[in-house]
Amino acid sequence: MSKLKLTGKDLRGIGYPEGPVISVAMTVMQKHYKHEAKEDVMALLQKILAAPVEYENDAVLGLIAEKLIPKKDLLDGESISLNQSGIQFNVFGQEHIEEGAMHQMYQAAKLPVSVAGALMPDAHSGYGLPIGGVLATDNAVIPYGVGVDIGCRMCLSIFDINPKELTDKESYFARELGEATLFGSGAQFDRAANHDIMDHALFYTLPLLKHLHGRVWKQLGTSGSGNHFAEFGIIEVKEKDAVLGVPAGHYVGFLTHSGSRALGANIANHYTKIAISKRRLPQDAKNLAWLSLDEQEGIEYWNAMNLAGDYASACHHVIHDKIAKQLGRKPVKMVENHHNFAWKEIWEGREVIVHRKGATPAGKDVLGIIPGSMTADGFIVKGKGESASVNSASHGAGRKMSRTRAIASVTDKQFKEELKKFGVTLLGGGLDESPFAYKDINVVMQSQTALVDVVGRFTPKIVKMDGAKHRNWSKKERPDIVGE
DNA sequence: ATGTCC
Repeated sequence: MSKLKLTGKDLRGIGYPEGPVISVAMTVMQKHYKHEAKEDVMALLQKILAAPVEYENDAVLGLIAEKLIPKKDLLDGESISLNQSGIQFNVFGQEHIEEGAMHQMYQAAKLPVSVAGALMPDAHSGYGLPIGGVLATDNAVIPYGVGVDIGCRMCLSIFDINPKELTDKESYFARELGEATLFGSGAQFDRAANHDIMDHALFYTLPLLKHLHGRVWKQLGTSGSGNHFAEFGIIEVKEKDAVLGVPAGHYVGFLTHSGSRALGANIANHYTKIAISKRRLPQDAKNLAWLSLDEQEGIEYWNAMNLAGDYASACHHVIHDKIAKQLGRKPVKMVENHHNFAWKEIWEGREVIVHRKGATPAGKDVLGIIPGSMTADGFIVKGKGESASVNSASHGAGRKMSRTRAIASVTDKQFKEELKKFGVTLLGGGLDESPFAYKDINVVMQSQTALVDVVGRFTPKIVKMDGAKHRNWSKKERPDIVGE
């Protein structure tokens, strides 16, 4: 049985317009019509193009049809000016923050919907709101104020196991770590894990999510790429904190950092496009386009974002449950938090939408995790509820070097020596994620003593990240030779 | 961050 081969060129050839419909049509046909003859598929695609409204309610073809039906409200987006002067916002650790991130935050402060904001000491520039940016708005949600990896988060399990076992039985822990999750862009399991989240009604009602359901399911419990990791380390609790509730002592910790994989990325990109077409902002602020929580698309985004957050959480839980089962232990405590998300919160007596894009929630007595790097300690923190930071803290050390610069300026030898110096075993992981690429977490923590208390410390010992394997990459794309 | 339609 020959498999359907359909290209963007084929689609454009029969008159399909440039835009998302091309990829949607390719994905849909290759998934649901893969064994049909190409001429039949092309004829069907032509019919959909000629009369998309007739296919609008088709469970499968409706996905293509809806991209071909012009949406009136998308065609006449309103033009919006930024305010002359923005809201005041506080910057923590300003001396460490690059100019680009400051500029992005100034732009965000001038949005007509902005109420309050803050910049965390690990801030650096991103799309829309800077990474490390916190923005509270009035009844509006900014998809790129949350970020592409919706629900990117930390999860820590604390096991009452003597940390000496980590060094004594390193190969055992390394093997368990290797089997607990999958890394890599596009990584998915052949056999999907089970979790109630996959029964969520939105997967069956929102066209965008319908066609993602299968892939999203197989990605449950995977970790993705970039700065995502899973690691074993030593937890030190100096004295028992009432909220953390863990007695003073040393423990084995299992810490994960990952998000909502393809699900969140698709939701973010879909709704930011809608926001951008509905609200035309000046060029350098255009990625800050928002959706109102009173309009259909805003409500849809809000619900989908919450689903992506729950899914990201489920992914971590699948991984942590596996580890607990493999170790034959129940964690004495789990701590977890989103750091790319938006919440409805009360700020200075007023209901606002708080976007934290690379920022840890730090409301009064709220626990969170701020990781360091693969060799630097991370911290279990307890929020102080500081209004000046809109109840937030940093989400890590922050990058000091771009990926390209890290790859160009750090050698494998230096990298290996650094790992050895700290007694860290690394599985996967590239130069772009080496400790040299990150700011000093201790300096960052010093800049936010007013925001959080440290209630525990995590020292990484066995770290797993996406490998620098360059599987299908062309020479041009291989990061190890970028900058030659 | 994501297998980024060519």
